[in-house]
Amino acid sequence: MTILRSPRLADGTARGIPDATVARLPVYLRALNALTEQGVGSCSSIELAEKAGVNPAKLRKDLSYLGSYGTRGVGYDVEYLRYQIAREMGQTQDWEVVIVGIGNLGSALSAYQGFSTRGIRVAALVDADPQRVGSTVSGLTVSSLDDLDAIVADRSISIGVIATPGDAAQQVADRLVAAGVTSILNFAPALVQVPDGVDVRKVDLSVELQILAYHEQRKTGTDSKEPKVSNA
Amino acid sequence: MTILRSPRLADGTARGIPDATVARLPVYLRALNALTEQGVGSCSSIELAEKAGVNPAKLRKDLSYLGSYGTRGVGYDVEYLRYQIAREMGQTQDWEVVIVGIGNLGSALSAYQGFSTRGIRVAALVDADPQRVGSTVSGLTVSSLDDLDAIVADRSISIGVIATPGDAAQQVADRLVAAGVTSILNFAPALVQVPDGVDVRKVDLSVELQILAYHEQRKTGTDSKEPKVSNA
DNA sequence: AAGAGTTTGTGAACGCGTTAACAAAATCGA
DNA sequence: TCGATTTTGTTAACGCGTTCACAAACTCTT
Ligand SMILES: NC(=O)c1ccc[n+]([C@@H]2O[C@H](COP(=O)([O-])OP(=O)(O)OC[C@H]3O[C@@H](n4cnc5c(N)ncnc54)[C@H](O)[C@@H]3O)[C@@H](O)[C@H]2O)c1
Ligand SMILES: NC(=O)c1ccc[n+]([C@@H]2O[C@H](COP(=O)([O-])OP(=O)(O)OC[C@H]3O[C@@H](n4cnc5c(N)ncnc54)[C@H](O)[C@@H]3O)[C@@H](O)[C@H]2O)c1
Repeated sequence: MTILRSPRLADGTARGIPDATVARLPVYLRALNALTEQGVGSCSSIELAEKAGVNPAKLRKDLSYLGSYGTRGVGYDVEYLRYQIAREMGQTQDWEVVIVGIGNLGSALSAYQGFSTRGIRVAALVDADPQRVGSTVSGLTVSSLDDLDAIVADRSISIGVIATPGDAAQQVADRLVAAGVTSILNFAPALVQVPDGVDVRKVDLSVELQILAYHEQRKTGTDSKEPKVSNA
Repeated sequence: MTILRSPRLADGTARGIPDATVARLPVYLRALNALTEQGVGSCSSIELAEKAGVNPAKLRKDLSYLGSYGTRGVGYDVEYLRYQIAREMGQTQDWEVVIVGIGNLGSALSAYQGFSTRGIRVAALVDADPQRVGSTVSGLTVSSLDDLDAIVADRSISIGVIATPGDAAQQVADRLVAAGVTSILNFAPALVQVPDGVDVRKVDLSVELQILAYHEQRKTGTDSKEPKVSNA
C-alpha cells in the first residue's frame, strides 16, 4: 500500500498535515484557550511554544502547514489562531461518540466533563450485560449492543470507543464498523482489524506504565545519567 | 542538551534501546503470553509480528537490540524470548505504583486487574478530599496527600500516577517528586515540570479523540481515499 | 556429506520529524 | 523615509525510525 500525502492542493490550500503535527494541534489549542482565559490577546511563537511544551521552531513549522496566520515582527493573534486551528481540527462542530463497554473505564469516560470543550460529545452508551442495559450512567441510558445500528444511524455517529474486555474487542469493532462508525478509539489490550477507510487508535495504559518501569530499572541498575521526558 | 544513547557497553551487553522499540516490547510480551496460553512453543518472526501487528523486519530489528535470542532457520522459543523481554523490561519484579486523585479515572485505574500480569501493582491511593480519605476503593484505603512521603518511603514506590484535575497536577507532581517518585504518568490535561532524573509520560484522552475527529473531518470533507491506522 | 530450504540478524537506503539558521516582512523611532 | 529591531515562515541539515534485502546460520532430506 502506497501512502502518499498530497502536500498541496491545486487551490494552494495546505493539505495533508503530518501526523505528528495533527497530534500537537490540540495541545496548541489548549494553550491558546488558557491564554484567552488570562486575557492575553496576542503572543509570540516562543511564548506559545513554552506553554505547549515544545520547541518554538517546531511550533512555527506546525502552524506553517495550516497557513500563514501570524504577523512577522509581531506574533500571533490568540483568538484568530485558535479559530484557525479549531477549524482545521474540525472543532467548529461537535463530534458525537458512542462508548461501548460501560464498566469501570467506560463509566469514567462517560462522566468526564472535559470532552465537551474539545468538541467531543458522548452521545450514547452501549453494553452487552443485560444488568447494565437500561441503567443510567452520567445522565445517559445504557443501551443494548443490539441497538447499536439504530443509535449510530440516528445520530450519525462516526466515532466509537471500545472499553470492553480484550476478548470482546474485535467483535465490538466489527459491530461498530457494520453500524457505520469509521473511527475507533480502543482501550482494550487487543489488536482490532478493520477494513480500509476506518481509523483505529489504541490506548494501552499498561504499556505506559511498563515503559516507565523500564526506565526505572535502568536508573537503579546503572548510575548513568540519562533522564528525560520519555513521552514523544 | 546532548542526548547520546550509549549503543553498546564494554561487556558487550546491548544497552540504550531506542524509545520506539521500548514502547513495542510490551506488545510483543502480550503476544508471547497469548501464544503460551495457546500452547505454542515456538514461532517465527512473521507469526509473532502478525500477532503484534507490526512489520516482521521491525520485530527482528527490535529484538536484535536485546541480543540474539532466536535460531536461524527455526524461529524463537516462545518461553525463552518472553523471559528475555520481560527481564529487559524489568518485569521480573513487580513495580509498585501510587495513584493520586481517586475520582472517576483514579478509581477505574485502581480497580483494573490487568496491571498485575504486566508487573504493575497499585500499592497506594491518595486523595486531597477529606471526604474520600479513609474510604476503601478496590480493597485499598485512600490516604491523605499529607501521608504521601511516608507511603512512598515505606514501600519504596518509584512510580506515581496523576489523576487529579489539571490545575492540581503541577502541585501533585512536586509532592510526588519530593517524596522520591522518579517516574510519573500524567492523565491531567496540563504540562508538569519536573527536575532532571524524573520521567514524565502524558496520556491525554481528549487529544486521542480530537485526532480521530480531524481524520473524520477530512474523510467527509473530501472524497480522497487516505485512510489508515493513524496511531503510531 | 552436501545441497536445498528456511529464517534470523543486520547493513544500507529511505522517509519522516526535528531543529537550527536565515531571509522576508512587519513595527518602531528618528 | 530609512535604518534598526523583532518575529514569522521556510529552507536545509540532521537524526531517528522503518523497511528492504541479503548473508549467515540453522535444519532437513537424500
Ligand atoms: N479500568 C482501567 O483502568 C483500565 C486500564 C487499562 C486498560 N483497561 C482496559 O479497558 C477495557 C475496559 O476496562 P474496565 O476496567 O472498564 O472493564 P470492566 O470489566 O469494568 O468493564 C467492561 C464492560 O464491558 C462490557 N462488555 C463485555 N463484553 C461486551 C461486549 N461484547 N459488548 C459490549 N459490552 C461488553 C461488560 O458488561 C462491562 O460492563 C478492558 O479491555 C481493559 O483491559 C482498563
Ligand atoms: N474521567 C475521564 O474519563 C478522563 C478523561 C480524560 C482526562 N481525564 C483527566 O484525568 C483527571 C482525573 O479525571 P477524573 O474524571 O477522575 O476527575 P474527578 O474530578 O472525578 O477526580 C479528581 C480527584 O482528584 C482529587 N484531587 C483534587 N485535587 C487534588 C490534589 N491536589 N491532590 C490529590 N487529589 C486531588 C479530587 O478529590 C478527586 O477525587 C483530570 O485531570 C481529567 O482531566 C479524565
